[in-house]
Amino acid sequence: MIRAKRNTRTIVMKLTIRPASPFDFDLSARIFLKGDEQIRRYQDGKYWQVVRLNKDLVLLVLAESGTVNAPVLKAELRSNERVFGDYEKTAKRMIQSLFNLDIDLNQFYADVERDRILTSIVQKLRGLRSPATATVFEALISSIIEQQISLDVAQVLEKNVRRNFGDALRVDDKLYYAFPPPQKFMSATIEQLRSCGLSQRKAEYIKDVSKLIIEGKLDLETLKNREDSQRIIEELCKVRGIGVWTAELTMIRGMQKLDVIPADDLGLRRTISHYYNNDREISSKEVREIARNWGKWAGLAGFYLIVAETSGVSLSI
DNA sequence: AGCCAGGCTCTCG
DNA sequence: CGAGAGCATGGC
Repeated sequence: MIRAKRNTRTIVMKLTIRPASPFDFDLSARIFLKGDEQIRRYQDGKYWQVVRLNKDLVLLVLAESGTVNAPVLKAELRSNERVFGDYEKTAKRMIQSLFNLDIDLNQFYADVERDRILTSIVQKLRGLRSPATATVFEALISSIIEQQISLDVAQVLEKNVRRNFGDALRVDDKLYYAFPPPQKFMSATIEQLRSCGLSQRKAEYIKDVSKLIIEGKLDLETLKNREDSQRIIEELCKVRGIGVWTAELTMIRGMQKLDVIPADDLGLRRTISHYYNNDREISSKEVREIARNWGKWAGLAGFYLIVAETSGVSLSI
């Protein structure tokens, strides 16, 4: 038996990022406290995940060294590759998009001021930024996996998918898994996908979507550059397996489209009924009514509300 | 045990 | 058309 090569020398590249204020890194990364060590996790002030930069897999490690009002992010790119390419620019862009660092939060807070409930919440979560996936594709596939099932189940299935199909990166004698590219899903068999726990249907959706992408019939990164969110939703919904909910989730998590609010989402509906309707159930239509007041910030507002509820923020207006 | 969980498609009537 | 079945698996 051949033992895998150990103690490969780790190459480290350091970067400093100065995000726009305000940015509360700890608050924003806290969602990943329970994340998988081999996938994406926040622990002891450090956030890490694998990213693909110029085709190479690199472990990205982030830590805060500033304050909410004068944020400074220290980033490390760790790899076992012999030579590092010119990653600085792409890495910075990647980090910006992973935490939506270019969003003008002060503008957001100002624009929702007339909503007393939301204003009370944003004051308590000042500097919170919503996380995003490294690629639109990852957001799309994750959203398809999450259709209908509970988040607990979805987490298990996503982990299976990554472990079975994602490329592994070994750094500092630890393994990390990247999200599998479309090619991997396209060439996988339905049985292999089903063995991750996916239903026959979802296995087909994922294979089909990946095939469309490889064939150039679906270009997610180009769609992302479009301005009109409603048009993007329409385009995505043409694909089998993608409904409005999946399109919206993909956009908010993978396209930085923070105007989009997944009003059909069960969890979000519960959250909004909690803060805006005394816990009495409301329809997705009513959610959209309420969200209209938040204008182009609807999705970000929804995110703030969910974080507020899960972290037990109560209103004090 | 059985039902529900951050939907979507396909099939009936 | 609209309503309803079926789907996968983990948790309660």
